[in-house]
Amino acid sequence: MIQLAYIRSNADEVIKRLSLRGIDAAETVKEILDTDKKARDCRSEMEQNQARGNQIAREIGELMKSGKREEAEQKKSETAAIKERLKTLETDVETLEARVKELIISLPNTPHESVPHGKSADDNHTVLTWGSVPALPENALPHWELAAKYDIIDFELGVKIAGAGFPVYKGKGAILQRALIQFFLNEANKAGFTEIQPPIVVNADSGFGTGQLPDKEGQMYYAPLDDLYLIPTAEVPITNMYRDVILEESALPIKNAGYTPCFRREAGSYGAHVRGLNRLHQFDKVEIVQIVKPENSYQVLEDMSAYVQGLLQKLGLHYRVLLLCGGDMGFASAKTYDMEVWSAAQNRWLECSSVSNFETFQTHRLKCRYRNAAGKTEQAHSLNGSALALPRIVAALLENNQTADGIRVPEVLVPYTGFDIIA
RNA sequence: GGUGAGGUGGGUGAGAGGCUGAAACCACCAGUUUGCUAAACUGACGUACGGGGUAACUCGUACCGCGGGUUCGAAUCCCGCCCUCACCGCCA
Repeated sequence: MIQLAYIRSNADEVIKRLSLRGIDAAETVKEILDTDKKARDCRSEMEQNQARGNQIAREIGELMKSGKREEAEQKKSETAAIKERLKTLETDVETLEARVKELIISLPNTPHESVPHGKSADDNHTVLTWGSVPALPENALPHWELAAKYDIIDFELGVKIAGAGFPVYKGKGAILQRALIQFFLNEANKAGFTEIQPPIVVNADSGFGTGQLPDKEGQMYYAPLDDLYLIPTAEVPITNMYRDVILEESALPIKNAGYTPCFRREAGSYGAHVRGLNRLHQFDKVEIVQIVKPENSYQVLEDMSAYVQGLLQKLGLHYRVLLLCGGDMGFASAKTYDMEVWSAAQNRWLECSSVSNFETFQTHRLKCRYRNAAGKTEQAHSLNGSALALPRIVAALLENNQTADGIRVPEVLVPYTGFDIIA
């Protein structure tokens, strides 16, 4: 969330930045400032009354000790009015401050100045394109047909067991999944990320910390009996490891990577492009997370983007990098790059990674700070990125690498799969 | 699921209505001493919000798991909830 103190002294800047998302926040910001002013006045009066009450209580204590019971009794009556007044003030402060918080929480993160203005995916900037469109044999098939042809992914079986969007991977299909996970984790290790195996359910506090709650309430699977949410991404449990902590400066940057299955209800999404692996309720993903010093976060964003691109290059996949416009960015992000792989049989780009700098948006919610050289606590910056999400990578691999003899496995994966062709 | 114990500052742990934002010890930081290191000694050392000051700092308030209650006054008493640990049961 945006810091209240920041809004107070940079209201116009906040409005200007949010306009990059196509949002007019002028009214909300005005209400925040007005309500905050009232809340502070109220709190000030409340605290003065509390101070007075504390003082009288202390005096009574002294009187009691020196045996002046009568004077003490007299003092007691003085507190009645204060207590009465306090009751009202406390309720007012609570109401006003809750309103301020509610309003602030409703605001998405302010985009970085380099984020292009825009409303939708059409306004995203293509930063670069790598590789070229692969030449496919005649009668090339989309991945869902390849999956059936080689009996490596069974979508219907998944429907029977759980429902649409829960595919069953079989044989070499399952091995390919495992190989990719292992490959991604090993690469992350080599790049200095510490591997984490987090819980794949989280409590509501964690959901709030990374911004899924209350913004995306309906998008997570929820187990009411235990009040737990199935994670939509490893970002949630991993980033929440740093909730309510004050880190030592020497601990930064923190670099974590973790594999988890991810669960998404995808409520409300629909459309033609959801066949096969394009959109699932359960999928596998290796996520990378960093907690860094503020002055480094934009360099780290570039580094993480380069790292993810390195993976795609090793897999030999034709991809492009998009700089998302304000309107297409996630709620919590200040700047996001999306990586899209080319799906040769579908003739379209598929998003397979999203790398974001959240600046202090998450760390404020998380109360994740670090102690700087001067011994002052300072808000850390958090970033994360998919490195990578499997389904669309698999879709692209199957489609782009199909040959008359079968599906060619990228060289870097062969040590992990133990086979070089799916036939 | 049952029974019992317990949640206090970075850690261990005292406190059992006012003298406690909190003893003591450890860790961390600064300084003194010392060929270096270590040891010893001295000092500083929680967080958040609000007010004042360029600032070092200072004043006020809140916080001893969370939420209520009793009281002039609560870490301390009462009620509810959550969590942790131990043992038993069940079990991958």
